[in-house]
Amino acid sequence: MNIEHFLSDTISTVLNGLFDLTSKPEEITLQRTKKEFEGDYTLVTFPYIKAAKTTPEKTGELIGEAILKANPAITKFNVVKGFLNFSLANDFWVSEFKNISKTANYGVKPANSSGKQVMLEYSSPNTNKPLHLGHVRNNLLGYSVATILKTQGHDVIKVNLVNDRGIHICKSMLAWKLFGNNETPESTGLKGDHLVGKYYVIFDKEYKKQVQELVEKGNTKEEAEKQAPIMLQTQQMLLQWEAGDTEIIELWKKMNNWVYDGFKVSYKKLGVDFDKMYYESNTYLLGKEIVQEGLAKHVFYKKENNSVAIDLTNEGLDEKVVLRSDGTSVYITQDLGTAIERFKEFPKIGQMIYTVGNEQDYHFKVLFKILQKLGYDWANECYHLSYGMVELPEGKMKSREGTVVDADDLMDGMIETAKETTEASGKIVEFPQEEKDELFKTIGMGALKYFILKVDPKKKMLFDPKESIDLHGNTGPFIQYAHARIKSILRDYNQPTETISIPDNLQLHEKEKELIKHQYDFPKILEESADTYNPAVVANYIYDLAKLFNQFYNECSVLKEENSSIKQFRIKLIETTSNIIKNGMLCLGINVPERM
RNA sequence: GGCCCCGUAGCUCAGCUGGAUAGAGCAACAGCCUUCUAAGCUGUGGGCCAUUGGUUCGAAUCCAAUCGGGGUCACCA
Repeated sequence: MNIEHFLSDTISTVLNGLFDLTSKPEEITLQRTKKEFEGDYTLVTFPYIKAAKTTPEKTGELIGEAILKANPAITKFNVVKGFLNFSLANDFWVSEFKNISKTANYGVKPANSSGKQVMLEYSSPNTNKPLHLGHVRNNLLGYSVATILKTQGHDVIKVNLVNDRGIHICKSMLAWKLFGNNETPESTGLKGDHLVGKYYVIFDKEYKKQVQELVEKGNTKEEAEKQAPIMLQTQQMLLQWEAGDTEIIELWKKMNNWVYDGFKVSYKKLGVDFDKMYYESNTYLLGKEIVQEGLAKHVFYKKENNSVAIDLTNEGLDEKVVLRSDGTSVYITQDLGTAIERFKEFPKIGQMIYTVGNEQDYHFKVLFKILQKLGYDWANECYHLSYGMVELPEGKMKSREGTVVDADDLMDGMIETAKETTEASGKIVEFPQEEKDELFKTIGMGALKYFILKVDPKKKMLFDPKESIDLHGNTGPFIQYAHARIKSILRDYNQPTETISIPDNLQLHEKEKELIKHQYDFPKILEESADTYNPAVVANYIYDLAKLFNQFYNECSVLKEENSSIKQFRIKLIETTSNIIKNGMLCLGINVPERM
C-alpha cells in the first residue's frame, strides 16, 4: 500500500466535493511536512483558494475538516497560512514499518524482473598509460549506475571498450624500443601499466626536445612538430601495425599484456568488473559498410575530395565527416559500427548507456543523431552518461605533463590513511590480522568511493591531493561506522530478530517516527536514482539515514530500554536501518564492515 | 564568435518536477565518554542562492539578458 496514493485519492475526492473541481489524484502534490511543523504530510492550499473563494487559512480549515471525516487514518490537522499539515495515526506508521521490515531486500526488485536488458559501457581505458583520477570517477560511476539499474530489476550487461591501438599506443612502444633497454615489469618491479606509462612520458620529453632543436634550426613550431624524427617514426610504426608487421604486433601484444596485468590489479582494488570486453583493435574497421549503406539511403553524401559526410545543420549541429577521402574511418565511424554490431549481437537490449566524460557531449549528440537518421529506432534508447572532469586546485589534469593523480597511488594512500586512523582508535587490536587488512581496504576505498559518488555526476568536481579525503562527517566511513554500530548492538542483543512481533498500538518516539518515514522513502530514492543515472541521490539519502540513526542512538538507549516491546521494536527498527544502509552502500559499490 | 554545462556559508557539496525560517560536512569556538562503538551527539557564529529583469498568490528552483568559470566546434581519439 502506498501512503501517498492513498492520501491523494482522499484529497482529490474531498476537493472535488467541496469546491466543485475535477482534480485527479495524480495531480495532487503532497510533500513531507517540514520538521519544524507538526504533521506528516502537507498539502499546499494556495492553488485552491480561488475555487474556495476564501482566505488560505479558511480553505485549509475546510479541507482539513472534510479530510478528517473522509479518511480514518488521518487523526488531526493544523493550518499555517496556505499549508495544511495533517498527521497520520501512530499505528499507521507502525504498520508501514512492519511491511518494510518483513520485505526481504526492501526496495530492491528481484533480478531481471523488469525484463529489460541494458548495456552499459564504462571505463574505456587507453593502453598507453595507467589509470588516473578521471578514470576512477568513470569506473565508480559506471559500476554504481549498473548496480542501481539492477535494483530496478533490469538485466545489465557491463562492457568495457579498450582503446588498445592507435598513435598514442605506438608512442609508448617506440619510446620503449628506443630507450627501454629491455625493461620489463619483472626486471623493474613496476606494475605493467606504470612501466608503459613511463615510456609514454619519455616519448613526450624526447619529442619536445626534438621539436625544440628544430625550432632552433629555424623551423616554425608547426613544421617542427610535424618533422620531429620520433614522430615520423611513430607514424611509420602505426602503418606497420596496420599492415600486420610481425615484429611490431609482437611488441604491441607484449606491452599491452603488461598493461592488462596492471589494469587487472587496479580494477580489482576498485571493485569493478565487466561482463564483456571489446577491443578497438577488433572494432576499428567496423562501420565502413554502414557508410556505404548510408550513402545508398542518401543520408550521407560524397564530397568533391571523395570523403563522405553528413549535414546536420538542420539539427543545430554541423557537417560531420564519417569517412576520410582516403577511405579510412574516423572515430565516429567505428562508434557507429560498434553500436550496430552490439545490437545485432544482443538483439534484446532495450537501452545502451555510454559512460564518457562531458568533453564528448557533442560527439554523442552527433552519433545518436546519425544512428537515428540511418533508421535505427533503438537510437532513441542510447544515452550518454556524461560526467564532469575532476579538477585539481591547479586546474585540469594532463597525463603528458605529469599533473595527474594516479589511481593506484590514490587508492593505496587512502587505505594507508584508513589504517593509521583505525589503528589510532585502538578499537581493533584483537581483530585477526586478516580482518584488519580487509577493514583498512574497506574503509579507505569506502572513503574514496563515497567522496566521488556523492557529487552529482554532471558537475565537475574538485580534488585536492594535499588534503587527504576526510573520514568524518558526510563520508563513507561515517556511514560504515553507523552500520557497524548497529551490528554491534544486534550482536549484544543475542536473540533472533525474526520472531519479534510488534504491537500496533506502540507509542512512537519522535526519532523513531523520523527513521520509519525515512526508510519508507528508500524504494522511491532508488527509482529516482536509476531514472536520473545519479548515484549521488542514493549517497546523500544514505547519509541522512545514518545521521538519523546516530541521533536516535544518542537519544534512546536500545538495549537499556525497560519496556520489552519497545526494546524489541527498536531492535527491529535499527536492523532495517542497517539493511537499507547496506543495500544503499552496495549500490555505490561500497562494502560495509560488520564491525570497525 | 556559435552551441553545451556550471555559478548556493571561508572550503567541499545537498536542495532545482516552483511552496513555510535555504541544509549538511569541513574549518573555528563551547559542551557531552563509569552507559549498546566519541569515525559519534548537542550548541554558537557564518548566506543580497553571481547580477538584473520577467512569469507567479509564491522563485535558489522556471524564462530572458548580462557577468564570471569550464567544455566543444578536426579527414585526432
